[in-house]
Amino acid sequence: MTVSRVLNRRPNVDDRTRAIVLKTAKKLGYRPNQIAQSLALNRTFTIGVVVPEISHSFFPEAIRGIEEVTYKAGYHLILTHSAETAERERDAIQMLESKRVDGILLSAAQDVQDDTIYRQLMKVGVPLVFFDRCVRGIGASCVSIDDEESARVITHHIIAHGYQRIGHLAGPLHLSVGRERLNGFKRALEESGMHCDESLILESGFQETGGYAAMMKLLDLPESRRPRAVVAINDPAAYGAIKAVLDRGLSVPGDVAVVGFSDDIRAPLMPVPLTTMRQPAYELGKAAAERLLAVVKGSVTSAEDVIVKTSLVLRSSCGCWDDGTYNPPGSLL
Amino acid sequence: MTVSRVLNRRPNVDDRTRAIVLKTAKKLGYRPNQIAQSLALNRTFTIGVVVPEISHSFFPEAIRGIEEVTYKAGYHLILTHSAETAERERDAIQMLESKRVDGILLSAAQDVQDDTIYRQLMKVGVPLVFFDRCVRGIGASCVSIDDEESARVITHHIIAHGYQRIGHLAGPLHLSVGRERLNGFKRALEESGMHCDESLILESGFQETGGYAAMMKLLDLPESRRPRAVVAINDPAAYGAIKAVLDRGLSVPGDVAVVGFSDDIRAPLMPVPLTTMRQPAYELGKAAAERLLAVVKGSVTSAEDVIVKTSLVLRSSCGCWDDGTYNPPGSLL
DNA sequence: TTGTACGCGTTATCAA
DNA sequence: TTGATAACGCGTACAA
Repeated sequence: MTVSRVLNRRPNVDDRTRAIVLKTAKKLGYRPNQIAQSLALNRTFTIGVVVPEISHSFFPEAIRGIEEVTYKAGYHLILTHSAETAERERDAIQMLESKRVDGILLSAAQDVQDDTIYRQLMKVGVPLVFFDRCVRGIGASCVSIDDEESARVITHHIIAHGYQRIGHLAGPLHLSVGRERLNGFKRALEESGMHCDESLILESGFQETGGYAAMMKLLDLPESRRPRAVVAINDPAAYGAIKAVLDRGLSVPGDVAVVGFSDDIRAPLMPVPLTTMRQPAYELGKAAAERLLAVVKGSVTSAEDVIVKTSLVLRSSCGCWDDGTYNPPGSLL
Repeated sequence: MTVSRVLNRRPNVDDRTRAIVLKTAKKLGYRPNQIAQSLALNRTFTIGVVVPEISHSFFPEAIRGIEEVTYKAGYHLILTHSAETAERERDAIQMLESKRVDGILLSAAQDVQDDTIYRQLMKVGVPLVFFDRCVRGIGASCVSIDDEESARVITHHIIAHGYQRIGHLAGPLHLSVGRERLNGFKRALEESGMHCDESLILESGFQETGGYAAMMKLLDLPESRRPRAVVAINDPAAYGAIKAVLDRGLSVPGDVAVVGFSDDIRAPLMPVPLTTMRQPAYELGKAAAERLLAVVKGSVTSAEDVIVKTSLVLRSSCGCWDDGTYNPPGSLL
């Protein structure tokens, strides 16, 4: 017991005994057993993180932000990877629960269809904060960009340049990110009094291959109905789209302008540098971790959305270098 | 106790009691407490991973490989990030030890100077396997590419194209990766009967900024002594070098040829696509994880190096498209 | 200031 | 097949 007091720097220990304990501990190579601590304290000082795809460039950045915050607060990270499948995500969540993590940061997998697993977590009382890919309405906080507003801004940018027939490579519509960006896209069209041609909206998913396939379909349309510009759900999808356009022997932005979402590391290096909405992954990770730690510590109880600001990064894929200062009316960003 | 037997699928339980237990467990929303399990079993089914820099593209890929193997084996990952500093690496190792992970996979931070911390780990008996950035001679297995041989191969490739005055942007020489690639570089020169000009060998570190600074110094040399080709320690350093050359108004490979090491995601997208030795990060991660699990399970006791094969990826930065089939005498790769 | 008894949730061991 | 008891290593509460 006295040993415990010394190691936890409690005040009421005689300096002499303290010295003896420390010396013997060092001599024996003593290492506190955090497993036993956790069992006694019912806390693990560990945060579980679930990402859909760790090799996505956005997520490593976000994880770094998370790590930065949790490290300083004395917490550790258990990292899991759902490989975009609901099944592995479930596995991960259950393991994290078994390991009694103090909280979970989660970005939903692409093919997640129902939210019962999240609801269970909330019911059991495991602090849960979503980041980037959120599931709303279950009482968990969500840290992300303002997807609808951001999509609205970049679409307005495209519109302002005079493009007609604008298409959208949408994300999975059962995820908020997919729905909200679609909403922002549509709202921009409406606000500009433009017709929204539903045949130019295709679900592409988050990957390059999906973007390629969806863009190919759009290019199969007769030229009069083919989109003159495309807003992609994210950068990888935009890469696929660019590739599709080039593979058809067409040019970006000459024949089809393409814009993305993320500003991932490859965006400026594309054959046609990509115009995109920059999502500050690192800051988003930090904000998510801070939010979760607040919930863990009990200083925050209500669910609340934290919005991280995006910014429009202009490159050549939209063909609008000239109007870089344009902002849609009443932009929040 | 009977409950424990049921949940662990032990055979000697009456089917009737088993059913009752399972039903009640579900009704109560029972979740096994792995913390208590770990305390009792003295195993955590958790592997600690220490990487120097998670946003490096090589490491997320490697982590994915690690995750793939450990996930299937029922192990979890605690991920830590040393931010290339010895201090944070030490912290990470100690925390992992406190958390009683079953083993540690580690890639050494750039500024690690001594290996006492690793030796301690070995002495205490924590299974330890290095990957990519190894520390040898302390009895831990090491999974990496054959750095010396790989550097030799790519240098021979450069030499075969007829370049004279070849420089090297070296990694930290207190890390095996730095020393070995330098050795391979020198050996290729020797084997070709070329003089090794020490003034063309500069330590650049692993980052783009270091590569840029080192290359700038080389470009400050009078043109007659300036290197005609440069072998960089890795791709980011090569990116910096390319940028430096272009910033000086010179061309790659026209004035200076540049080759890298990694084949990271940006390599084909550079203003001058980068010739590089491909390091299969995913496979390397898998191999490292497999090796560690073997050590954990006790089926392997001796330290042994596992070599993952590299391959030469030819792009335009070396100016040698034509001789893609060239291989130095006696190449292992 | 120091030490004792107990509990955290699980498994191993041995007895019923 | 089932159950009782001890043990894992620590912290809390309280007594000495």
